[in-house]
Amino acid sequence: MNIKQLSPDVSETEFKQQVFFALSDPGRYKIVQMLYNVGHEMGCGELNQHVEIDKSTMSYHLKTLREAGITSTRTQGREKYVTLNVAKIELELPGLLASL
Amino acid sequence: MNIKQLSPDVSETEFKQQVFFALSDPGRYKIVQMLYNVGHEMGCGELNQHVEIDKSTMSYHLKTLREAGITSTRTQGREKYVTLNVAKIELELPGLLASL
DNA sequence: TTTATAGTTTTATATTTATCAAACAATGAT
DNA sequence: ATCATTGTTTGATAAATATAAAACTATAAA
Repeated sequence: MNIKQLSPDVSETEFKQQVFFALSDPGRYKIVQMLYNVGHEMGCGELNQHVEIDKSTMSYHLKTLREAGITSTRTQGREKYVTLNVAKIELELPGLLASL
Repeated sequence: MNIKQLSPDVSETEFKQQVFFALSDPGRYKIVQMLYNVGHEMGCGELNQHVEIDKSTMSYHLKTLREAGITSTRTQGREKYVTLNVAKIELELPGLLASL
C-alpha cells in the first residue's frame, strides 16, 4: 500500500498549486502552451517573437516557470533554450497540458 | 469543422485561467478538492469545519470561486449551500478535478 | 580589443491579493 | 419583540505580483 495514496505529499500538492499559479497568468499560459504545442525546446528569442512581452518581463516569467520546476533551461553560447518538463507535469496532472 | 478548434474562444481560455488562479490558493484548493471528493453540495458552515479559515476569508474565497463560475450557491433559510460545477470544469479541463 | 547581442538582475511603481476585525444584513428561534 | 445564528460587506493592512527601464554579465563577432 502506497503512503502517498493515503496522505499525498505536501510537495506534490505544492507543485500542482505552482503549476496552477503559473498558468493563471496570460503570458506564462502562452509560453507553456507554445512550448507544449511545438513539442521541443525553444530559444528565448524565438519565444519572445511569439509572445509579445518586454524581454525583462519574459525573463521574469521564465524564471518563475523554471523555479517552479515547470521548465528547464539549457545554455548554448549566449543563447538559452527552454524545455517544458512535460513528463513531470503529466505525472501529477495528466491531460492538463493537452487541454490548454 | 469547428471554429473553436481553430481559434479557441477567449472566454474559454479566460475560464481556464480563472480555474488555475482559483486552484493556486491553498484555501480554495482545499475547498474545491473537498467539494469534488464529497460529490455533493456542502453548507458553508460544513466547509468551514473542514477548511480552517476565518469566516470572512471563507466568504471571500467562495465569492472568488462563484464569480469565476467554478461553484454555484443555493440559499435555504439562513444557510447557503455550495456546489462545484463539475460538468463545466470537466468540459474545459477534463480530468483536472480527479488529479487534485 | 572594441562592439554588438542575448539574457539577467536591480530598481521603482502600480496593482492585485489574502487576511481579519468590525459592522451589517437576513432569517430562525425564544 | 428580542436575541442568536449564518453569512456578506467594508475597511484597513501587509504581502505578493506584473511590468518596464536601466544597469549589468557573458559570449560572439568585427
